[in-house]
Amino acid sequence: MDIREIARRAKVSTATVSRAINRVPTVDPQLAKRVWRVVDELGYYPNTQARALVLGRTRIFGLIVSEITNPFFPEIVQTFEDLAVENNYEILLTSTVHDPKRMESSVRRMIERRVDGVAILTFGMEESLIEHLRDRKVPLVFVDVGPDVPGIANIRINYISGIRQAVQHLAAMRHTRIAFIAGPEHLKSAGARREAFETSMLEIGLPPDLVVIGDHRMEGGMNALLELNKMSARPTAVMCSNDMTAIGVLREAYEQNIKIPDDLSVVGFDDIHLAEFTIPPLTTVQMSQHGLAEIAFNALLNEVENSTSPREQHSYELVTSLVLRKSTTLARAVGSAIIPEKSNRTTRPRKAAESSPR
Amino acid sequence: MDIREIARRAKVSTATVSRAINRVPTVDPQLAKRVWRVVDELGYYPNTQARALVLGRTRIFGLIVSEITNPFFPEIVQTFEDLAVENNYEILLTSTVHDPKRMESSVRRMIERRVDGVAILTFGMEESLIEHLRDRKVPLVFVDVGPDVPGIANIRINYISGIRQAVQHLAAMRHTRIAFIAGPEHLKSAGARREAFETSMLEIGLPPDLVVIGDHRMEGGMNALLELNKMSARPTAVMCSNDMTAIGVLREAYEQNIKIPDDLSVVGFDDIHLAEFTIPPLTTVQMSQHGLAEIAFNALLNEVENSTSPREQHSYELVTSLVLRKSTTLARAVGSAIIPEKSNRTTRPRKAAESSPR
DNA sequence: CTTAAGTTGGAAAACGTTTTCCAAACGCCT
DNA sequence: AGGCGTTTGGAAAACGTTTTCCAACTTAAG
Repeated sequence: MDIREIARRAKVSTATVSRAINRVPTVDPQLAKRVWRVVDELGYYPNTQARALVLGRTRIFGLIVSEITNPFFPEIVQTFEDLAVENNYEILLTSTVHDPKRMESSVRRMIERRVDGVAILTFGMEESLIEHLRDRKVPLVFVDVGPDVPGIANIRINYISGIRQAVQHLAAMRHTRIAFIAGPEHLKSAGARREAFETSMLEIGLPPDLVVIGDHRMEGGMNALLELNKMSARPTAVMCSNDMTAIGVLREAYEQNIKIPDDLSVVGFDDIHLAEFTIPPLTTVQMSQHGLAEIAFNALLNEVENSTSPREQHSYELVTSLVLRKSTTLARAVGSAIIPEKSNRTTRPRKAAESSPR
Repeated sequence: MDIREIARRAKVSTATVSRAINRVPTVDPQLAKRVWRVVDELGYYPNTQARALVLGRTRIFGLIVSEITNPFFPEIVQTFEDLAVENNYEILLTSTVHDPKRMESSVRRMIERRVDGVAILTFGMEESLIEHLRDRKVPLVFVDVGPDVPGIANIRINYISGIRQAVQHLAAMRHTRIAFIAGPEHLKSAGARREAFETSMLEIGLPPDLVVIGDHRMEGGMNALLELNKMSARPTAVMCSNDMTAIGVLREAYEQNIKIPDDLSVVGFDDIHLAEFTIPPLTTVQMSQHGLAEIAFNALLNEVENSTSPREQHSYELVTSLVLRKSTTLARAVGSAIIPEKSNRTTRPRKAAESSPR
């Protein structure tokens, strides 16, 4: 069913139909009504491909995430979706699963489909791939740590604000041996979190030396706690680079019969929805997924709609802050740190996958 | 950058370029190589809109889910994505969040973008909306309980297989007061689970009378346990309509200081990835999300690619089965069912949202 | 050497829109 | 009534592909 079909039935030209549909004000109200009647009657929907072809705009935004199964992302996707519906856009979602091949194909797909802009929420993407997008003048927005080229919108996360709060909170509870379970090493965002932890610790005169590497997954959290447990001077509190890691810690603590928070205080990072429902409820640093998605979408939208204007702001900042729940408490008297009683374990933790999230 | 630009530079016609790119065998290898060189040099990507316009196929599949933030779905989306990449398709993802308006807009968007097929994983969709899709001959696949019209692929879930196993497992553990926390009432899939529970109970001669309504969310699970707790004859075991509900139960049990599994055995449904990491690890009925997505995608693909063939199979079945973890154990001696000791509670559970998941 | 068959590449139409001209129709002033 | 600006609607070009013809060339057979 064509626009021509509509034109024929309404006894006008296709130009008029197009104008009526797009609500151009100069068209005679009588005629417009006639057109709309036919449109509704036949259930006609304009072909967006044809429209995109002539307009040079697809009304599609690309969204590249690193791993849709990481509970951090669905919230973002949902908000992005909401905004898309509101503004008549579609989303082209790709998930890189940390695979260079998938990153490449993601970018290729974005270009092939001629998206109007791309939000990139994955890291370790080859510089050359990004160059590909830039060559084509596709508006880009990076979350967290994109390349620092002018002309690319960048949403910076203020990690220090929330992490400092967390560390101070722990210190106020008289913890002195505070460990950190980092994310995968190649991941810039994980690096930034770790740095924020280190500076926060130094600020209050504590040595940030208890650091083990996780993978931003539950599996990594489990293994990390095992490692922490082997240390001679065991920590009385542990900060995790993200909530999934913290959930892993909680889980392994249960196996080891380590009581949280009495034997060990734990704090997470991200404040995913789930964090409210862990056992015990997780004290964590909040980084609003909703806010993040909103900023990203609007940055893109702004770039597309008023690309004439001298693109004022190209750097946004999202602050983080501590939310207190029940996984932290006062440090015990010195010496009585982690004392496993009996083990709950019946199964070994799974080996962490080699590639690693966000 | 055009196909014409390529043609010019390679000193051939656009037809030849098109043929070279699409690997039509009749084109002279020499020429093809020449064309490819230019293509690679300029980084040319065909415009998919234009292609779709002439081909009448977009290579886009629609995927309508009810709520992307429900951990059940991301796994499905990921698998769908994987298959899409493999087959050179894109996914148009929409999330209805149980809102009729969003369902309508989902369908509209699918039609506007001229997707080649739609997988529907949401319920309570107006018959008329589906009719809309059918009118346009868009291949459809329903998961679980679609309308029973011939010509629409339907993936049926065999709930009884897994749920019967679960009930029998519980009974073997000497539980006799087994409760069920159902999903939202308007939801067909939830109804089917409940029915499966009831028949399984009757089969072994137990009355399926301890049923309370949840909402397939953690909040609903928490509230449901509260309700169960008020009963005079408290259950010693509870089955949940999905894992999120079970997680809520675990969480509320923690508040109430009810020991799982000693005071109460709980089993979930879905076997989301998280189920392995709850405290204690959740015994649950598995329904392979991977398998589900795979069947759905292939059904669509099959319909599109060989729509000539007399569409052999239009009904698929996915079986479910029990996976044992640590949230169930032997029933205690009669009379000592749930005995709250002291309460952990500091915060009230949030009021469940009024609309309800999956 | 001529002709028939087979290969290969090009010109142009088609896909379904939007938009730029243009021309017709209309109202208004003198 | 004639001229003039202003609405209003139509014809046609353009967007970037694929594909159908068809013509030109190559090869092989007679």
